[in-house]
Amino acid sequence: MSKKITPRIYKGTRDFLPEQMVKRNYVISIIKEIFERYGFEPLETPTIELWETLSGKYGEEADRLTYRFTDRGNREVGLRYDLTVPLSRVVAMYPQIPKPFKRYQIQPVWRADKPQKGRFREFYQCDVDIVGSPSMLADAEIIAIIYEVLQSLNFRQFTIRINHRKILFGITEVSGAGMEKELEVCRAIDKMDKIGMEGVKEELLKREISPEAVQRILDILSTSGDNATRLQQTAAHLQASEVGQQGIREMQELFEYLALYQIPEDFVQFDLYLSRGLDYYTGPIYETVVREPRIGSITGGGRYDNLIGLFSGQDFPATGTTIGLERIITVMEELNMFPPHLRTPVQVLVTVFDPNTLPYSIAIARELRAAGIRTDLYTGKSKLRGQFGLANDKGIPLVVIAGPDEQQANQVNIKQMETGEQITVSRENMVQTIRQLLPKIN
RNA sequence: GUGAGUGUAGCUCAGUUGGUUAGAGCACCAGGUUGUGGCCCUGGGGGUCGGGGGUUCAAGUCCCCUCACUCACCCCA
Repeated sequence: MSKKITPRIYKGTRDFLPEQMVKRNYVISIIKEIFERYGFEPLETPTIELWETLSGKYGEEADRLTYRFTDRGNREVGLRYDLTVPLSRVVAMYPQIPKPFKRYQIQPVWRADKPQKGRFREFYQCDVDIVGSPSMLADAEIIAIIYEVLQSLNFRQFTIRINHRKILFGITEVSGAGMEKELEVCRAIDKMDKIGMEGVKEELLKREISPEAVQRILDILSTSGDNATRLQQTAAHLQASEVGQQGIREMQELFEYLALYQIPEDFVQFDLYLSRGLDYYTGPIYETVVREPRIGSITGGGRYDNLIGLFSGQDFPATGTTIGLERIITVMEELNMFPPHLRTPVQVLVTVFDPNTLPYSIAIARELRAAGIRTDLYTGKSKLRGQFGLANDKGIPLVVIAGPDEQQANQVNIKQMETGEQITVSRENMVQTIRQLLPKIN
């Protein structure tokens, strides 16, 4: 043997051991089922994209965080930073795809970020997008799906914050801050929940926006009441902005749809302080936050009507969201939201008593597998004691003992690991008995 | 990219003003138990004290450098 190297893993990446994979798969299966139930179709795209596909789509900050290198033929390539840009490329490359195109995509993305709590360099995103519909109905579908996914995962305390890029644009416009300052204005007011109204004021002044404009912005931001009321208050301030008014009309339409979807208002909030960093958003933007634990947003998205045009020469209206799998899992772990016993897919361990009874054990395992029961046949060297230990460590709920006595009588002994109860049944009744036991355990 | 903190067994950590052979719990392995896991008892394996240099009769402990990790900022899922 050569000298061993210390096993290490690249910063910000993780191995998912079986027990974690079982939990991840549980979450993914629920998300996927809902995506399909809402009429979305699956898509996957390559890990590596040409650099020209990725660059300049997200904004300066994101460009810096995109993994970039050259291949052996000196071609400039990169790892995908999100799933939205690859989708846009696909839509432009395959014009025959019928529109509106509703696709979902669950794949890892890479960001050359410094990792911290709930933040990784390689992580999964679950995206749903609708391409080819300019209607607020499409945005409503997206928000409805966010609501349904989180409800199904047993989230009960969350807020889907909704704002509109055109309204933010309008605020900058009527404030007199100067349109070149728009991004800075957004960035400052985005910090509201962190630094408060006074902090936002300071931020704005620091960015060389005139005190009069700052005051006007702060006036517009201070709204109160339910979503419709606050939307009206905002509308009153934006009379002078054509774009701002358009944003208001779209938001009103969106909230009308959300009412028809019967999404309770406690979960959806018109929030002027939401801005979102990516450059490509053009219409409604949304993200979901949870109060506990403090982890940032667990979903994020919005409308991007001009992005696909960068690839196709023809604009396609599009909207969609990312559901942040990693953060959802982090929250579910911290709040203990996973069902108990979610440890292994294996339902039954068939023990092997000794070489003489091995054929009997194999026959039993084959029979269980044929019946669709997830069955592990012990392949190690340990005696019964060790085999029970294995079932215990893995959390396998049932153990089938097929020793000489059982073989003699053409029976098996079934042990429920949690209670320790054991019963002997004939081979004909084995599958049926196990089928009855399993639901009680899981 | 900016700032702060932490590095001792696989994991969580203890280790006195610097003082002999560096400990505990959990985990792991074996036995107690040749047809039964968890609980219990006994035993065992496992450490370049992150790495390098310095001070000292003596360094896990003090100093310097370096690396790694963690947290926060920025930004984001």
